[in-house]
Amino acid sequence: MKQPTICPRFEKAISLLSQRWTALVIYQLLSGTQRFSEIQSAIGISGKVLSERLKDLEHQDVVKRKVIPETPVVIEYSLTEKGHSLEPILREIENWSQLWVPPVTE
Amino acid sequence: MKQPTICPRFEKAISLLSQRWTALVIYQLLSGTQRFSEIQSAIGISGKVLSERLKDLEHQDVVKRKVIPETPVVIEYSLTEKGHSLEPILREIENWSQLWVPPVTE
DNA sequence: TTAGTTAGTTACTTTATGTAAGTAAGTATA
DNA sequence: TATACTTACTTACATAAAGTAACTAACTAA
Repeated sequence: MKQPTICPRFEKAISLLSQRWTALVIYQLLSGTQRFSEIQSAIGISGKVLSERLKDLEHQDVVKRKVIPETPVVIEYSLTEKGHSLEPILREIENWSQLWVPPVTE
Repeated sequence: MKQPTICPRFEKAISLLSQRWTALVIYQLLSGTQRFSEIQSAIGISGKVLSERLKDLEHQDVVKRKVIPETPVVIEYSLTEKGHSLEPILREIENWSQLWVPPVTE
């Protein structure tokens, strides 16, 4: 069964944002350029999957990768213009979460 | 590695929305009450996963389920108030997709 | 020579999803 | 009476995605 009646551009956007970890990676980069290991420890993603996601996002022109040949090598990840354009969506989610997700009591 | 520094309520919201199919199911229900098979054919999801998602969403008070004892039985799914409160997020995504996702040429 | 750094990759396991067939409860048809 | 048809699922099995932990390249420092 494969006959969706939903707008394909919307679907594409959803398939980007609803891939596991992708939204969190972008959200994390909203606060500025970050390195591989920073993103990794901030959101608790495995190196394997983070590596995959960053490659995807680079290919989709959402994320920029910059190699700094220090020692040891440093790689900086940041958002492109397209990446930044996702901010309003993430802010809406942030806002919604404050209104509708019960605070965690631990 | 599990030491995220991201707001747990935001993370919860993301984990809801970035679960595969969930956003599409909610989006589909934004246009009104629908039956199992309508949702299924509109977004191209398998019966198995749709059934799982609708149960989850019911438990999270995002979706309402109403049994109509006709013959054969009809089950109507619709959004709760919490479900409707997600509309701005989905509209942002919709809007973004029109601006940033290239039109499909087929 | 051994240890330490960052940004990954590899092999293997567990979980999630897809596919297709089957089920319950009822009506209609032959 | 038996067979077929409906909706809304569930089940069994196969494939794809994600988690875990160990490993690598290239270089420095001890």
